[in-house]
Amino acid sequence: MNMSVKPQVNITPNGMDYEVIRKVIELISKEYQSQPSLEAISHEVGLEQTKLQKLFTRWAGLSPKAFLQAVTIDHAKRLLAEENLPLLEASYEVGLSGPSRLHDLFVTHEAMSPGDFKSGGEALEIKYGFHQCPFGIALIMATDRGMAGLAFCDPGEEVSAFEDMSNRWKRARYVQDPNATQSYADQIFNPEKWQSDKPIQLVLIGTDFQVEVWQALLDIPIGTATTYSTIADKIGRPKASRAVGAAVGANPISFVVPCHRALGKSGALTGYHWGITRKRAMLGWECGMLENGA
DNA sequence: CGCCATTAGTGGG
DNA sequence: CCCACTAATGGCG
Repeated sequence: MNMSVKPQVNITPNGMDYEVIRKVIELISKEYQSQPSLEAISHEVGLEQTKLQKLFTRWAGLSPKAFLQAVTIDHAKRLLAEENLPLLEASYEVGLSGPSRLHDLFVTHEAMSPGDFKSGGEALEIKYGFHQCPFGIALIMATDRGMAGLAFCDPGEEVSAFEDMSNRWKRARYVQDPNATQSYADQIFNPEKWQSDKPIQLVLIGTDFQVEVWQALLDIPIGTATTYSTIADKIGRPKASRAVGAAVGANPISFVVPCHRALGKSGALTGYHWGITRKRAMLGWECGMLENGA
């Protein structure tokens, strides 16, 4: 499909910070069972404890210690327990200033079925770029109608991440153009830039069923989670939880379409295309977004 | 009782 | 045929 891929990762001014944050988030998410101390972590990344403490808190919204808490099984179960509380929705519907849904990423979307996509005749042009972010390297793919894909990988895995993504839309023409995708990266991973008046435009390319599932994912507020079976209920196919799992797994715009907020009924994280560790990290990170909210 | 491992039923791709 | 599910079941502390 793609002959010569020459991945170029942008180096942002904060590149070094990103790298440290990424390492710490990954370390805690991976080793949370052994409760690593701040001392151990700072030794691992070669940064003085107090500096690390400050840097991490600035980026993740909560201290390393709190992050460690947020990443446990108990926390995941608590997210599910909260899903039944009717708290938020009612007030949104009527436009009241209810409990804040500050710090959520706003998106608008349109759907495109694989059929539409094909019948367009000429191949769709997809621009892509690699960008550093707290969860590793983000591969962003966009058409002129909006963002179509977001994948993650670790340094050195850029090519296989690109292949994974580009295999989903084989007929598209791919052009590496980090400048075109940079603004998405800036907005997505910087919560202070999440504003309802500047939503991110998404193009959902999938079957009807998949698009329905992805839309349901978009309804899950940040800092909360739901189960595959709850989503199945919601889209009117109560026995299709397994199929829902497959559709969630096929979500091409990870993180922005928050597939990491879908858990097994037991609270187990069950799976993530880009690694369970990353899923756990995202849930922990989102917990931090709520801290400085309201 | 709680915590696995196994199994059968399941709907969509 | 494959699967990022789940409820039911049985074994084992």
